[in-house]
Amino acid sequence: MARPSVEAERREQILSAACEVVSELGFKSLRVADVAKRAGTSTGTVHYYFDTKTELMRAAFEWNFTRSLERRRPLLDQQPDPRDRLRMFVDSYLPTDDVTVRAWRVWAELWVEALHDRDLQELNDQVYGEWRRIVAGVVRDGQDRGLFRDEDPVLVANGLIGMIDGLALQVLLGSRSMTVQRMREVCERTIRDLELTAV
Amino acid sequence: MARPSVEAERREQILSAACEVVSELGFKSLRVADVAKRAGTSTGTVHYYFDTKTELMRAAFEWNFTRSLERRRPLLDQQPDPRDRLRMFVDSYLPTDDVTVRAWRVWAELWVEALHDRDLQELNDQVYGEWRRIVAGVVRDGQDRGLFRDEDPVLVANGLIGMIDGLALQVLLGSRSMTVQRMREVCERTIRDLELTAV
Amino acid sequence: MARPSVEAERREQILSAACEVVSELGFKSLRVADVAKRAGTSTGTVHYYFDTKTELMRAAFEWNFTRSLERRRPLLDQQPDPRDRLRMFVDSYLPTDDVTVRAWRVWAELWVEALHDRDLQELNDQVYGEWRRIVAGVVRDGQDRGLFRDEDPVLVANGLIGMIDGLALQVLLGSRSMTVQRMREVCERTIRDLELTAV
Amino acid sequence: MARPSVEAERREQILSAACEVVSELGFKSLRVADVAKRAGTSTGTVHYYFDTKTELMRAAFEWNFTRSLERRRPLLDQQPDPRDRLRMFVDSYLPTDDVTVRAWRVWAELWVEALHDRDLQELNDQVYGEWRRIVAGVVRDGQDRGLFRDEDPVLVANGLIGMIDGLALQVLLGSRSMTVQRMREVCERTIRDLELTAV
DNA sequence: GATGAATGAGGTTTCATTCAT
DNA sequence: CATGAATGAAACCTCATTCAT
Repeated sequence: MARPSVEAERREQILSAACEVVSELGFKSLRVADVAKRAGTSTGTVHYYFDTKTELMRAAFEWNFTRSLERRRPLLDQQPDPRDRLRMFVDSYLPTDDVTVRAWRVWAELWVEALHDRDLQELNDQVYGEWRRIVAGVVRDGQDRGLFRDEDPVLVANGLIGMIDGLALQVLLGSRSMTVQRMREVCERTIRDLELTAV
Repeated sequence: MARPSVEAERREQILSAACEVVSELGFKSLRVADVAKRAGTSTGTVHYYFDTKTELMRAAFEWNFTRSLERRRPLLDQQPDPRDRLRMFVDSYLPTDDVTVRAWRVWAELWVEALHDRDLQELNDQVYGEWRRIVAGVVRDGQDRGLFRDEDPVLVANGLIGMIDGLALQVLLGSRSMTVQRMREVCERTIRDLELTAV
Repeated sequence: MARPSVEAERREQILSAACEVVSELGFKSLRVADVAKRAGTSTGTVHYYFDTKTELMRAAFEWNFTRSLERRRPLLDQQPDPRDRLRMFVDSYLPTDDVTVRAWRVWAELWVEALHDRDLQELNDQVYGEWRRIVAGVVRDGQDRGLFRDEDPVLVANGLIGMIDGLALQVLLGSRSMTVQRMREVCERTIRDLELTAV
Repeated sequence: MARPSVEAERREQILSAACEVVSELGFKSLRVADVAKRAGTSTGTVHYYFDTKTELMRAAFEWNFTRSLERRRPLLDQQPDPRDRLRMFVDSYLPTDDVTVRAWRVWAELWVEALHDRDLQELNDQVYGEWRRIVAGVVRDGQDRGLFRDEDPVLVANGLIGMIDGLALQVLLGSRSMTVQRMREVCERTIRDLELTAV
């Protein structure tokens, strides 16, 4: 008899394990056996849920993104002031805690894998669309309330998101010059730049 | 008779081939045999110059960076006005031509490989130090001449470089929303923001 | 309540499916899951009826033979003239219709599997004994009635059966030179050779 | 530096090993590792010469046929009398010695594999064409010299070859009723049938 | 009786690396 | 200096079989 909940749970177990392993070893070095061990099962079981390693990785990337967004959604809803909302959003992407670092590392692996994989490019594009829409929305909201400078919200969103990606990468790479603290400052400077200082 | 230049030439040939292959297939899929074929030699010869695949890749990454910088140095020296110099520099990183795209792709591969490799992190940090120094220098120069707003040049440089990296990545990924043209606009907006508009 | 007929039916279903799959994919490529799907059940059920794949195949081979013989028995009984009976018998082995082709293909798979399996050799030998007896019987009957030349009926039967096997194989292999039509001619020539032409 | 003879030798070594293993274990059970061990090398080396297992087997089947024909060619040339030539040819196919038995077993594996492989069907057809031509040629020669009955040589050849295949198969299967001795008798009867008994 | 999720042993194939020439 | 044949350690994936439900 089918126990759907069991199957769904097992699937998540494997995807979570896959993300952990990717984050630790990288896509290149990841072996299906590593994921299996981490998930507490066998390679056979992993292949029972995901036909190929490629399919497993695609699902893991998707799962990583979905979880990232789920974690942020409630945060955004709680901030009525667009300035707080923007800061909260940017702040949540600073690679401080383990969960965020792991998500970033998985994301970085996706980027490079996507350079040679049309399907992953599609996934990346969807996700960035979502993010751009969120950030641009916040900016527009702030402008409507007279809190942000009047600039093209899409350009601002693109610039901000790009900056976050690039800086996070350097932080992840353990750069001595680009620490989380520095990253926070750079982002803060950019946001402040956007704000209209009340006279 | 052994001519040292022959060895040096052959080395470059192999490194160039390695970068081409990395750019096309990615680090993960690159085989020593691919590099050998591209360089017009045999795997044996590749291993004659580079003991291991890891060593080969490290050298290739270094070579990729050196060439990148060499290509830009003369450009920078030709622009006396810091505003032009900054624009020129940023412009040269737009992934328009094949050479620049290839360099970016190799660079992206380095990032992700470095996530799990201390030595490559070191290399990355050196290179970013160099870039930060260049950009911050231009900013400082502009400020000294009263052309740029008075902000911490290091913060500005970090923000700009981060943004370029993040945007370039999206362009390389063939994002429908982030094209080279859009990237240029976002960068231009940021630079203009830095400039003091003469009264 | 358990109805024995249900079990028997299910068994036949599985055996029939096994023969179909063997005929299509070959013993080598046959998977228990294929048989299950074809029979409209699960691998679990297949294993409920047959402990191992080997056992399943043995049963399938046996079933294939039994059905072959059952299909022919009534035909033989209807022909009083030994000449007609022989022709009818040979004719029924020409791989024309789908059922006969399928039976032949399963048979061919058995041959090769039996090369490395004593038990299957035993099965093959029983079956050939049966056939030899039938053919030799017809020949003897024909000789008794003065219709066939006086030759050792066993030698004749062996020759004829061997020829049918070898030719059928070539037809099954889609040989351009050995078609069903050609096979029929060769067999006819051999049978005619056996007949005493009335003066 | 390339040593062509070494490569060719190694190739033959592997093909010979492959045929031995196929003959012993069957295509289905053959593992590349078995062939490697038999050839005294590693699986890596086998794959250096043959990209895939399929390719290896195709080459082995071809090699098996070529060798079979080479072994017979000189025998045929030595017999001026068509009757002797036909007997010699048929005799050489009796599965008596190890070499002949091995060749037959490999051949049988080809048949069944070819049932599901268009390329192997092609190979089978070529080979049978060759044999049919040889046998039909001998028959025609015998008829021209007034030694054989006047029947369609192609029909005769097809019948004879089919019979040899079918009988050999039974002998290979260790049939208690069809031994090499019986097979010889059946063939002899058929040949004698073809001869015109001098008055 | 029937199911199908889970297992893990085993096979093919890849590929960095070595070394005799 | 250069080659490329040979190696063998891994890795992915398959699939017969089991067993809890």
